[in-house]
Amino acid sequence: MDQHFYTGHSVDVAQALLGKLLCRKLDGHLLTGIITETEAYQGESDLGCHAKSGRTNRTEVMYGPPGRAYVYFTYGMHWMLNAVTNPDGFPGAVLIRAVFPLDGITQMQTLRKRPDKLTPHHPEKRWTDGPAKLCQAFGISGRENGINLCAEGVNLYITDGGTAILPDWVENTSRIGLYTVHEPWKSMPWRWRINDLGIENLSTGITQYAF
DNA sequence: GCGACGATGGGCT
DNA sequence: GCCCATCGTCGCA
Repeated sequence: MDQHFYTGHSVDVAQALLGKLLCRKLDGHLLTGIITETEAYQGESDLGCHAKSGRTNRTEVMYGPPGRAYVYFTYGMHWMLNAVTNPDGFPGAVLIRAVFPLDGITQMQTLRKRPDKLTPHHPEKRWTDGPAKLCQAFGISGRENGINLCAEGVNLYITDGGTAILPDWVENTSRIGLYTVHEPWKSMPWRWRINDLGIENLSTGITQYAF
């Protein structure tokens, strides 16, 4: 997607990202997954957003141009991937919370910290169904913070993979994990995810539309 | 300096 | 459902 795609309000970009294809070039392999869950974080007034603390070393990327990757570290061990939104100078981002794995699944298995624990117990779609899981599976860490998702030749980017998402498949809820955030931000319905019916349809691979 | 805590995940009860 | 690993960041001395 081009930079214009990311220039809007996080709430709009978060919904637009559902069904898009997260792509990663790693060691000569192409890893891809359909984005199935997102959350919007918008501005300094949003007390769930890291930008509530203003411009700091950590939040700097969120204040920069849209279409950059904001990758941060949390819980002492996990990385999270966001796409920066809004015009240059206004902070906001969309957290990529889950993808449906498509290509490079064996590489994803290797990249997960405990690949031995993944098979045959867990179906592949469970390997990338959390924000920290997908960063592991796609080899994303602090090195990717700030990279331009829209630039030519980058090894991390998002495309329109041609996957159609029906309105019936989209669930809208409040954001996850904001335990100590005050209202109304704690309950702001800024999370979107593709439900089980939608995932089932993605699994059949017949949701592709013609360009 | 220091303490609290986190946009989580995995294991166990 | 509960517990906790593990450390960067922030707020408040």
